[in-house]
Amino acid sequence: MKGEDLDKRVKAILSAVVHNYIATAEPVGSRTLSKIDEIKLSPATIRNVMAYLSDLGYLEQPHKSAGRVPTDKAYRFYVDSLVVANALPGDIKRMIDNELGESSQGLESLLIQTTRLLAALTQFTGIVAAPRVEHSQLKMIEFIKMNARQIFVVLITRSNIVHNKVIDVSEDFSQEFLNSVTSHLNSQFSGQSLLEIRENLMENLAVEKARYDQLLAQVARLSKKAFELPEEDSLYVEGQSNIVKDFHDLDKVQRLLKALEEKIGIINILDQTVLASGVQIYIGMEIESEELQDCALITAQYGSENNFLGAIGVIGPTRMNYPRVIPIIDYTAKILSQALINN
Amino acid sequence: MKGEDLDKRVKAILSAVVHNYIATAEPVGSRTLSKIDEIKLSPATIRNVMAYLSDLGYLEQPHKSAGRVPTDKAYRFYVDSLVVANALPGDIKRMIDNELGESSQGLESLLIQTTRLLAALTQFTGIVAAPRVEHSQLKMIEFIKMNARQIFVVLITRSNIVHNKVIDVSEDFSQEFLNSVTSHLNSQFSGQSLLEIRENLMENLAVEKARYDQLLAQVARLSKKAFELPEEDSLYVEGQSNIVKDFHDLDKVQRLLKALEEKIGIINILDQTVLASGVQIYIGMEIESEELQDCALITAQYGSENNFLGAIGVIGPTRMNYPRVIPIIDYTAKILSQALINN
DNA sequence: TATTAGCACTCGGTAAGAGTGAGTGCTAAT
DNA sequence: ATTAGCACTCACTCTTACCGAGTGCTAATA
Repeated sequence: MKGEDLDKRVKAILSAVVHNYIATAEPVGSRTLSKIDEIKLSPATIRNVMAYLSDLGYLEQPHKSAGRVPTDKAYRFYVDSLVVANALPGDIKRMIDNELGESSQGLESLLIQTTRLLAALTQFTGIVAAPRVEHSQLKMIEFIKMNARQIFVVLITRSNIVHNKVIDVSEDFSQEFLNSVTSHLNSQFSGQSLLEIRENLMENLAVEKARYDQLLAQVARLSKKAFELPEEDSLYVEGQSNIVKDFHDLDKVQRLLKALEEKIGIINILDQTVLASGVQIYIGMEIESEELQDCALITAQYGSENNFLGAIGVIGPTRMNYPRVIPIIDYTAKILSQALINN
Repeated sequence: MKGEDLDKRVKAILSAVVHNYIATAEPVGSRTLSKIDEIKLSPATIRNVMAYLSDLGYLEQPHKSAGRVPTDKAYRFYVDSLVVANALPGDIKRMIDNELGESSQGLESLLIQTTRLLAALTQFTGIVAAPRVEHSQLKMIEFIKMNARQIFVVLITRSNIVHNKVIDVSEDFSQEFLNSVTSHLNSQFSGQSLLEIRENLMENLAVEKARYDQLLAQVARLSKKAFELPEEDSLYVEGQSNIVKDFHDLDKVQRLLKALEEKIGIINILDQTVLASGVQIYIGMEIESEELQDCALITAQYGSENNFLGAIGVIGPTRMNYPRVIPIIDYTAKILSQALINN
């Protein structure tokens, strides 16, 4: 973040290089630029400017006698200087509305559909991080007895997100008894975040360990298990096949696919996004991941104003069409948020 | 299935070609084969045999002056003539036991883990079809009221598979009322397959349409919705990045990734597998899918003896190491089945 | 009669060399 | 400050030549 103050003319040329490279994927030469109407300079002059930009680290040459290619720094400049993103075309808007607006489907299929939609609209790889549950507030919890050893737990949050899982127990509780436990838990913890609840339970468990009788100890353990959430936040990924179109190197393709399979690296980045507001853009080295070099990540949070749940985004090559993609992410996140609220 | 009766020597050579090609991925020439100990023939003789096998459609030449490459037909012969699959090495057995045996996790994460395991062990792409729910028998159903407009439905089958979803209702039912409905449904339908239940409900709905009063009509609709299952069976896919290692053609890689994304084609094949017993092998053109040519699919069903739930498998190139992969699929399916029963 | 040695032929793959053209940096003229 | 001119670079493409693994066929052989 040096923030060099570039001359207006220099900026224009830099932007033109980036713009051209995004469009053609070919190194941009001085001759090509001089033909652009806005730039009324000879190739020689442009060459001087380009040499200057190369010195500052905005441009690179694949080899000595080739045109210039933008560096991550150049893309960063380009993106930052995009005053307004393109307006989203009406038909794309309508597609998003239709896909996500209509039926009240379950959370999971809604998120999968969103991921697919992002991939289809941008022609890059779509990613969606499922809501992080630990900060959401409990609305109600319910136990359903499956058999003598297993209990099905349903957990509904304020934002109507449902989580469920099966827990194992050593005691054979009756459904009536379970009901009394849940009504107790509901009255005690409703409104608190799951994280808080877990901490409270842990405290109780520690403090009152000795005091409780056998049964109550069991109940405490049961409750604790019920609020133990899997830390593996889930990530939906769709449209991996699009990677092949943008990276012609088999090795690169494999590394990218692998990174997408591992998920954890990407989840970490998206976790940042959930806390930031609006559309976030990560370019090349800004993504702290060996494998995701040459990639850009455009993300946005979803949820309601005061309660952000997760993040959506796309991964593509750094030379993606930012003005086209940004509004798609932006709008999709908005509509997804709405769909979740209405849900 | 002509089932030509090949001479013993011819069979030996055919097997040797396939074996060699699987190992090296290079077209196999007569000289190479003559060096193999078991075959005590000169290159010239082998050439005659190979010409014969080419006529019968077992071998192909990439170009006139190259060695021979097995066709799908040759792989089919090779696989059929594998009397015993390799015994599964103890350490791999243990890996599978450890991964799937241990903790009682939820169904979904168990299946995902299985898919990953298959991909990791075989180094191909792992696929797992989730249990098909419509034929499984109901153990119990439960309604949980989320709010005035939504009800959370939990459906537990005999095999302890849990399905759940949110349904929308226009009436604001009380939880007590919902409880009475579920106890009615449970007593009436417990033990029947979900498909049967749905049909019964539809009949009732049609026949007694006029008779019921307003509230009962509502209940009927509610029940019907509860048993309306999403027909989109889910398919887990992991290890797509392995595709890149086996197919060096970018175009091919993209088509394969696309096919894996679409899922439906693969689900259809796995559906067949669920009904067949033991390990199934589909080679090249035997898979009715344009994109999956040059691929082989090795699958096995999982579930209990009389109640098969779904199928697992791997997708790789036709020139995969069948003797190594087959026992992995076989054993993994067994352990997964056990894990589900113990569950 | 089945097998093999010998031989001409095929053809993909690699390497070397030449020519092309888009592009550069530098210098001197405008 | 800008630009025209010029020598230079270097990836790419095309051509040519050659190598070698492999084939099919024929005639000799066990």
